Amino acid sequence: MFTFVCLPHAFIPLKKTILLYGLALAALIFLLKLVEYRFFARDLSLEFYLGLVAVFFTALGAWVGLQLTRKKKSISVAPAGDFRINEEILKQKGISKREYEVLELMALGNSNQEIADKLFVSLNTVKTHSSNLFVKLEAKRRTQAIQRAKELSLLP
Amino acid sequence: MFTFVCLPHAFIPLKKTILLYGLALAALIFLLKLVEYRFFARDLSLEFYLGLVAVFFTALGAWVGLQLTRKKKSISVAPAGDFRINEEILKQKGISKREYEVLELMALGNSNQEIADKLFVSLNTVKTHSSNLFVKLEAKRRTQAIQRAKELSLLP
DNA sequence: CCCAAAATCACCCTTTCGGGTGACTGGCTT
DNA sequence: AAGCCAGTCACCCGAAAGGGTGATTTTGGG
Repeated sequence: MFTFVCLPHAFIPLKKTILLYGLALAALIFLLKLVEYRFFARDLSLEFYLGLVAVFFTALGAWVGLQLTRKKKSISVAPAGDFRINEEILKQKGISKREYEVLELMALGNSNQEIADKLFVSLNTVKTHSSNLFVKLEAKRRTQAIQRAKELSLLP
Repeated sequence: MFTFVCLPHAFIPLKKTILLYGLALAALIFLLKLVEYRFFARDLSLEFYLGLVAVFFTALGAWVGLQLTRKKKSISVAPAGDFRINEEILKQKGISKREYEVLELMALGNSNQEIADKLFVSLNTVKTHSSNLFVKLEAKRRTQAIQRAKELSLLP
């Protein structure tokens, strides 16, 4: 009886995302069922349902989209001009995906707290990542890490 | 009779996006009406509709999300191949020689103390210069000041 | 299934940054 | 001479950054 929405697994490495998506869907269906039993006789039904679903899934889709670009951005080539990040050195230095994301935001002038907010993690986590970065980039300060990263073509 | 979806205008500077969104919605409703007249009697109706709408709007939402993030990316300014400092902006911002020297050393990853040593002045002096720089560059942190300076072609 | 790496978070402590204020000097202008 | 400004320095205080340690959860690969 339940509608099942199948997502392309290739685009979503996170089981968490799938799980959340599923839960959200279930919650929605449940809510709709509730509404259905109370107002089904009325005439606003179909359009009302559709509107609800539309709004909800648009928001959900936007969220998923944002999550995906967030992942992608760190891996893919930066759009600015002809810059291409040196993935060799990235691996050689042992810099992880998450650490690189922190590095990027750092170079844009974000504070640790701002980075934490943008990556949806705690301040302590960002501190840990940045500390690891400083070791891997042989830097003492964030400004030095940024400079070093640019020398190594890790940043534009 | 039509459900109206209201989007937060602050997040969408593009009228084109809104228009496309509206068109898509209209098209969907139209399509549903078509389907409705042909299969309404059958029992798969409601769940089927909801599934359709869900998939469609998830995709649409993801698309909108992607469009929005793409706008952000294109703002970044790529510095030219050979670098030449933009003295116009330097004067326009009212940045003095000494302040610029501090800015340069700052961008190389020096701490305030290191800058003080290299310029043969006291730590407090460097602090004063950097504070003035932050005001003139509209930055809150040194990393932001550096980024800003690069955008303005004050630094390579 | 298990393990290692990655990611997450917490706590404590020190150093560095940054804001605000005030003051003094030397050079240049009016 | 008076005024202005860049440059210099000091002090205080709060916020941010950074170091070190330990712990838990996710995730990916064998």
